[in-house]
Amino acid sequence: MNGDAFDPDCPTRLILDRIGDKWSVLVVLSLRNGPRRFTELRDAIGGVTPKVLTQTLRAMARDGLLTRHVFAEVPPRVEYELTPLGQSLHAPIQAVADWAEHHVNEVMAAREAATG
Amino acid sequence: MNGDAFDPDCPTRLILDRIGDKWSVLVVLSLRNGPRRFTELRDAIGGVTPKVLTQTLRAMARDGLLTRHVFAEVPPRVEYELTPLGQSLHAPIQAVADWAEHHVNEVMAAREAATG
DNA sequence: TGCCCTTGGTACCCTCTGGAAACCATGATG
DNA sequence: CATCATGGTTTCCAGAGGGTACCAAGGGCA
Repeated sequence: MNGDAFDPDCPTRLILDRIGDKWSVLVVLSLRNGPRRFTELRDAIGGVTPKVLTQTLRAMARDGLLTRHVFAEVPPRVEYELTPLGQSLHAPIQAVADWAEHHVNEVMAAREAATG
Repeated sequence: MNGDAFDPDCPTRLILDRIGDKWSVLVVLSLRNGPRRFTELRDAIGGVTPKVLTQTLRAMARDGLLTRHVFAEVPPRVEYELTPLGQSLHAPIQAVADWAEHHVNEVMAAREAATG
């Protein structure tokens, strides 16, 4: 029994809060095939604002999930890339994303049945 | 290529937003072994307030992930139970929770290294 | 006949984050 | 000298998250 995650003071909960964030999930999926620049990420992840994307990337870098590499060029270039730790997170996250894709119809049907 | 999840108007994103919520994750894990009452859930999931738990359970019921069964008793009794759809979500969520447990040390180390 | 107990929530309030839009520094380029 | 592109930052605002107090409906008990 791994009830650890239910203790609000347990580190596992902190991690769950972080990686449970929808933007973090989408960043991991966006970077699964290699490094990307800030603007590429912003364009790839529809609906994210630069402020929130910056916050998300900074937090993920702080947690060792990705690296931030700044090139001394003009115009500036910054590349984000998953660390091995971040890459190891891809499989579980992909499993959740796959679930969402496969069951979206059922969920939407239930939602509409409840609403209407 | 399953880039669907990156379109903000894609239903998959809506689902991802819902099940990505940390309380939903913990509710699924709490109910994986059978039905539970409101108070049991509130006590099992440390730190959740009744308001937020109610919101979460109502939304999950609306999405067909769990059922809400009210017994006409006094004091009132309400049982929440995962539907088959909700149970199918357990495996992917458990994978993420397992990842968190296995890598919490690495993340905490990275976080402290960045802070200090 | 009151009084308290339990459960499953609501109501109220307040903070704090998520998001929208505007702005900025740099230097190459026309 | 104006323009353009990048990778953000700043400001402001609404709405969600969260804390605390309270409520309704009986049953048991004194």
